[in-house]
Amino acid sequence: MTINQATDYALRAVLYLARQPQGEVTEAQVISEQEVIPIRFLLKIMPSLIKAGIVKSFRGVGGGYVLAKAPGEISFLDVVEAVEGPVALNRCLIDYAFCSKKGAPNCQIHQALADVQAKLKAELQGHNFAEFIN
Amino acid sequence: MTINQATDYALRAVLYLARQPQGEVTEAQVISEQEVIPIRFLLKIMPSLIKAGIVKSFRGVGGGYVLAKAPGEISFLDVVEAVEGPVALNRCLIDYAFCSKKGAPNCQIHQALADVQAKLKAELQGHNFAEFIN
DNA sequence: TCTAAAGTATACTAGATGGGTAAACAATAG
DNA sequence: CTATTGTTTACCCATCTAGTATACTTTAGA
Repeated sequence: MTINQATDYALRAVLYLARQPQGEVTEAQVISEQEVIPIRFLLKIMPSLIKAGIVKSFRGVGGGYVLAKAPGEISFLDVVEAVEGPVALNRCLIDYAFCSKKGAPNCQIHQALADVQAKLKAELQGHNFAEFIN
Repeated sequence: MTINQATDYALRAVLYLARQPQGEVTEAQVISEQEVIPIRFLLKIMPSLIKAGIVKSFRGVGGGYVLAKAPGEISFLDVVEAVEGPVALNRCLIDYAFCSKKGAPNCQIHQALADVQAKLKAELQGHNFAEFIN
């Protein structure tokens, strides 16, 4: 039921970038030190944020990362799903094949969990990174 | 971010018991067959529901399980926490010691996750097993 | 054009968790 | 007493977690 460590680090990395002057490129080393994230691990996580369109990167001397959108347009859900894939409270909610009852006609547990999951996603979507800036 | 298989089975087992005539003892074998749960695994999960006061058991000939409370008094949260322990979106929300920043003064990620977690728990508590009966 | 400084890709690993099985035990109805 | 039912403990293997290592690519600037 918990987000993993990589996601926790990703949220902190995005928040750190959101706090920098707009357009300023920050290198991995700095994020790593400020947010206390093992640099190798951080460097492995960043590409998933890039693929999701949350950050942009620049290579070579003077390279680093910048947000690809305004902080207000990046939700917690965006970051969580970028790192972990789709939020699913139960494997069945991704594919009935995972269910030992094969989603037997209207499994009511399934329906209730789908409801809770929708609320959870809405909550995660309700938090964006603008809310943390001054 | 997902509940585990044991919890899924537990929810189905409790639902099955909730649908039986009040006070009727159902043996593990029957729950296992009807809900398509490996019996050995089910037998291992049930004690956690007993410790949580959700079901009662009877040993020996004619033994089995019964709900220990009315279905309306058992929430999804009760079952989830009985099997998995406290719901926590992030390890830091259980203990700051897990945080690489040691919960550095008012980590805002922490605060936002705590908010989402509270909403999630409320949603899980909002579903009980009476809603599925007739 | 060379080089040092950045990020990228891929592979590896120790330990924990997940999902289950097995075996020996304890209680109880008849 | 015995067959039937749940309990406890131990074990197992595959996958995931969190992280490290190595080799590579890109690029600014001397």
